[in-house]
Amino acid sequence: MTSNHLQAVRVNPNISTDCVIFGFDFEELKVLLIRRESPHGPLNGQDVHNWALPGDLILENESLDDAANRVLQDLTGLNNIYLEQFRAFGDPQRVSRERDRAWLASIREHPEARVITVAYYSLVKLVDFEPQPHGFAGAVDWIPIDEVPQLAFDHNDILNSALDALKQRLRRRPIGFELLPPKFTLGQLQKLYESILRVPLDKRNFRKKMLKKGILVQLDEKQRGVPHKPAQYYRFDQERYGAIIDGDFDFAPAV
Amino acid sequence: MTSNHLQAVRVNPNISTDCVIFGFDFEELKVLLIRRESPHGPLNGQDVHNWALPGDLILENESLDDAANRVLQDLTGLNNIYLEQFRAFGDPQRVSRERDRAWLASIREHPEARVITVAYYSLVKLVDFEPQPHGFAGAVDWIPIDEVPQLAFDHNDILNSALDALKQRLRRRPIGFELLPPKFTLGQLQKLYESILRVPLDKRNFRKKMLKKGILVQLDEKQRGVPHKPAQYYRFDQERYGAIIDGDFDFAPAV
DNA sequence: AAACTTAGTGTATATTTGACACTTTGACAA
DNA sequence: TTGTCAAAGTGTCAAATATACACTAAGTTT
Repeated sequence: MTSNHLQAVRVNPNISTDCVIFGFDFEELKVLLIRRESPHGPLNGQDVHNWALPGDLILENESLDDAANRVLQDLTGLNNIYLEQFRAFGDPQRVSRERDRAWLASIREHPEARVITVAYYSLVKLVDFEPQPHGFAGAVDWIPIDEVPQLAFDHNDILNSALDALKQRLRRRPIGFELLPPKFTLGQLQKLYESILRVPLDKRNFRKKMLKKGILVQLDEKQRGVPHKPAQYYRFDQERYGAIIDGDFDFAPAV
Repeated sequence: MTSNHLQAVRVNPNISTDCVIFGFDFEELKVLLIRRESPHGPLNGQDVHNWALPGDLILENESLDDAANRVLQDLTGLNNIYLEQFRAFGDPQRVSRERDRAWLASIREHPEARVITVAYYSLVKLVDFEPQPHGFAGAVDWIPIDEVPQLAFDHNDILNSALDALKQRLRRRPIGFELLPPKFTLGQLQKLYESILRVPLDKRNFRKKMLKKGILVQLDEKQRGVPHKPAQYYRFDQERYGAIIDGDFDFAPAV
């Protein structure tokens, strides 16, 4: 009973992390989901209910941040992503609904253990990541947030909470340049804001506001091959961005 | 090894909650700390290092929110406080510094266990609460935030993080009327804002802004016995407050 | 009665917000 | 080659908000 510290690589049966990875392809906002699968193949029956956020138990010797990154990589292949913790979920019943039990029984040493989870979110440029299923993830896919099915455990709650957190962040900080491609148009940037905040924004006001921040640099390049007037490309100005990031960016949407 | 679900009241050795309770007495901002003590009396030696946030392990069958409330009550007697979760702390070494070990050894069944903590904060009208030490709390005290000593574990980090969270919240929402006495003056309210945001505010602009929100109601009563012009008392208008709370309150300080 | 302390009040200027419509550019189809 | 389509790009005005700023009022104390 006192063997808690014996092994270096040992899972903690009571603590997990879950990752809500938002992806944006300049069309719509999507979220990265996995289809869970037991070691013996797909779960029988209602496959439709077997989508989940990528997440798993933490190891005894790793930090929560490290755990989130490791789990994400182990299940989807994505790595080197900045993950931001936003909340812990700890309802005592959160992993004991009937439909989740079979799966836990097939992969966990202590399937009946109480598990709290620490949730993280991130926003990535979707095009960069071709997720590959690993581990108990039978499939990995980008799902438009409007088409997310019922998920495992309390993962729908976690997803909604993550959306709120992302909105909050977008209002206070410019989306980190790490999260956008090296060049992008103002129209694309506006679409990103619109799909996260879920409000239409006025084009002229949006541009005025963004350009005044002084964190965008106009490039010498324009879009090519688009069937309409090609847009100017911009990039983030890393230095100015750094100067602004701790202040209040305060993007209040001008509808 | 599979006895995880046997007992109804059983602590989970890996998960704790910590509470950062801010109190305001219209003079300055304080935080509620306990002095930890082993069952055999005060810890020997450096009492000065034995202040901590109230916190303890959760029970297997209680939610995180319930745990935070229970722990707070068990250690300080405070109950019925709205606690807001703001972050989990999970550094693998966070409870294994030398100076923390003796104490853990004296109170925990598994003193060497990895512990992550889920942290909560709240702001209360200090005058309402006469905290009483219970359990392993040898003393409970309101300490001005500028005079907080080195605390146990990573509690200084947690406190700083809570201060940030409180600031953030104050900028977006009016401080809940639950947290203020039934009547207060605008000067007192301004002091509250100033001590949380840590900036001086312009009196006229502050009043203009607050009154325009329409959530304050002027009472028929004035201060009495103060050695200067007595101030008007106000109260919160609960209905209007409810209407505003989900929107953006957006208090940007007018310095 | 004088001194002290905080309450309470208004205006002018600068900045920000938000509403709003037409022209430009290139690709593609007829 | 010409026309059509789709998104890019651009400016102004009015309203609301933010900010700076200084004196009088009302009680208590000495």
